[in-house]
Amino acid sequence: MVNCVEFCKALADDTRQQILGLLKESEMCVSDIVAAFDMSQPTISHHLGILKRLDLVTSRKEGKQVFYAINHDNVVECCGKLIAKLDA
Amino acid sequence: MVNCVEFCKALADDTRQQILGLLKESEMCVSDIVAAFDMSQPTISHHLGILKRLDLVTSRKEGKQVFYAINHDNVVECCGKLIAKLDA
DNA sequence: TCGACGTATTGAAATCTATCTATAGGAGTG
DNA sequence: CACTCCTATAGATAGATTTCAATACGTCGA
Repeated sequence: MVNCVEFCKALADDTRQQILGLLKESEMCVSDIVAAFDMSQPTISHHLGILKRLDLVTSRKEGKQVFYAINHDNVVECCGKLIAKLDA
Repeated sequence: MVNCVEFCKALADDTRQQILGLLKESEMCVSDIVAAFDMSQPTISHHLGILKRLDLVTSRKEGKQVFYAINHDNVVECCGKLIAKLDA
């Protein structure tokens, strides 16, 4: 149910694409994601927020940590909508 | 040969997605594209320039006019690369 | 060659985005 | 309860992006 433009905006940033690339492998908590980048924790949280608002990732709380995982179904659906829009 | 982030940046704008939507139907010259939007000619040229730099559209000059067409092959290839990157 | 037409480029203004530091909030531990 | 750890939010700043008006450039017809 995601707008194609919003989808592309969410992916129009190298850090966010890299985050999704990491989450493709396995779910990760925020501090582990932060450790993978040379960037502050709030910045990573900001990017995660953008991905989450579009349901490209899901999150689950476990104690003090928050684990993020890629939402494969929605990512694939969005890509499909994009192709349909551009290539039908 | 297009970077996935650059590809998404190019699509991260409603006007550019609409332009591609128009060109999906048939090639068009700049003034016809301009007529389809409530936007100045230089602005449309700017967006066409962005799409062209990424080879998402091709252009051909015919007299005074320049016709733009969608580059289906590259669009499809970029979408494929994106899916591969996000969903492999 | 001159003028009109179609398109591209330039320069400026407004808005948006990515990033940081500082800090708030919630969860566990002593 | 006090303290620490993990994550999110707020506020500020620098840089990027979108847009426009003005103008330059190339092409055609008179």
